[in-house]
Amino acid sequence: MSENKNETADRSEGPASGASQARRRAGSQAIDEVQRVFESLRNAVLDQRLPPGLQLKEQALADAFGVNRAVVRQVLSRLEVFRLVSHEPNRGVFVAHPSAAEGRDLFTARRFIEAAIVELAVERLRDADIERLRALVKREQQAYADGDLRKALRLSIDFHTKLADAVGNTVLAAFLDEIVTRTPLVVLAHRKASQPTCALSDHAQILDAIAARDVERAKALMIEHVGHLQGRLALDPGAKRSDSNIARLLGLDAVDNPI
Amino acid sequence: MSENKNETADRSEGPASGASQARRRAGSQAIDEVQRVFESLRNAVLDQRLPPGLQLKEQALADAFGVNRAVVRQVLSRLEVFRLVSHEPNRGVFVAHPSAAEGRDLFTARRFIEAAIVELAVERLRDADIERLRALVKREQQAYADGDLRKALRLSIDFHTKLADAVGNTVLAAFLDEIVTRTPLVVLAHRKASQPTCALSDHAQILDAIAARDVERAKALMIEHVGHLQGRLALDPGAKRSDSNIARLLGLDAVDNPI
DNA sequence: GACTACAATATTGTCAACAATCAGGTGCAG
DNA sequence: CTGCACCTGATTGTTGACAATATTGTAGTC
Repeated sequence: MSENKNETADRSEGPASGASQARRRAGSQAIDEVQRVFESLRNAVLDQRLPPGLQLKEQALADAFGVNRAVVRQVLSRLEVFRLVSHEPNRGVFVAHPSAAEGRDLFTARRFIEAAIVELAVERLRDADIERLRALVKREQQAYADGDLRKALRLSIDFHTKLADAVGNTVLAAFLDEIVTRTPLVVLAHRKASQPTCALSDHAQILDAIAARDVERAKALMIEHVGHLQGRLALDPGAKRSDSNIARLLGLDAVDNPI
Repeated sequence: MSENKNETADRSEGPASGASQARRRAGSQAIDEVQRVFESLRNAVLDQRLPPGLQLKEQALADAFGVNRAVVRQVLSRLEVFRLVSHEPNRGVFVAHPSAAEGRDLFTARRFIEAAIVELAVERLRDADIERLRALVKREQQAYADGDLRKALRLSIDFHTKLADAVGNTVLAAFLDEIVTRTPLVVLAHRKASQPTCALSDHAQILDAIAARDVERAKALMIEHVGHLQGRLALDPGAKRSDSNIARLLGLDAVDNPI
């Protein structure tokens, strides 16, 4: 049911890897192409490789992924539904540049959603589920220890989505997935300084509380954890104006060319 | 180059109260066509005019709405993202037939989301907002009194979405909107008997509790209200199997032709 | 020198024809 | 009568060409 599985090994966007047009004679060749391209772009967002404001040109994407422009068009349409890009008629689609207000809404919603998930987790998770999540947290901490920040960030994200999956409510899992996917764009647009996006691993503690079936503590820890994340961003109402051009370009060349 | 500040985004557009497409931008004729057709179909779902399982053929829709097949295709793609239709490759798209499990997930999620919205409503709503909502409830009760069930149902739905809008969190509002839009399909697929879908108007009481800034009572009432709604459906785990064809067809001819 | 009008280019949006695939029916053989 | 191969009509999927639009560059004028 859930169309997004972050299980897929991060093959990134391998531009020409699509050149291997493995014609599966099973019908609908391009229909899973849409899936593939969508996942690639979603992964790029999650890894913070797509700077807000960047224009995504149809032909360039089509060439890069070795697909038709129609496929790209469909992917962009889906990305727009998830607010990952914004579409300006007759001008093109641009990587979304979420406002501070949108960032605040996102985090506020996230607190509620994560609290709900934790609440269900306490009453539903089996020991096997918890063990699996513990292993995930361990890998995350190892990645931090190894200094592999990108991998650690990704595993940190995976913890939240996997926890949601484990709870078994597809709707809440999908909502959290959407929030989590949109968050990196908020981070890029409103990071306070050169803060690491996710440092301390509160995840282990949260898991402990869930294992101990301590609802209130688990919820409190999770809400605090989300608060930590938000605290590294500048989302205050009167804060710095969203800038229009220069700041965005400054942010742009700080990241290597994504495509 | 290219200043694009996308602050205001339009996503699921609110309840779509009619065809108020006053702004007529020169370009992009068909792009708001997509919007229009999407809203029409979404309204059809909200009014329970689309029986789960019905096939939506591209050419038929194109003819019915007087648009290109490409437009229809884009609309169907968006509907699929919202789980309002299900797409079977090389076969077509069909009005979604949510399983009982999906229905349960939907209602469980809804309880959390509505509770969150109520919680924010208590601390954020101004008197003017509450007055506006009271007027809405009044119209709803009047519709019931007039025996206009369809209108009453629609106003009842509007109460929830408008309350979410008033709270001002775009993310939570969008989530509730998605839930509310998917619910009618669950109702059609799993209605217990010939139950009216929404009878008693707890809405007034909920509003009173919000106006009195009584968070706990407001939340409790809202959760109870959602529980009432769910109670009219047969979503129990071991309940009647989701059937595959016959029940779907039975549900089909019970409703007049949707297009 | 700055501003406007205009041409050139690049990009998006639209459309219809073509190909691939599936559902249903027909006829033949057993 | 039943089962299987095949044919036929209908529907979806794909592609490329064409039109509409915005952006950039250039020249001309005040």
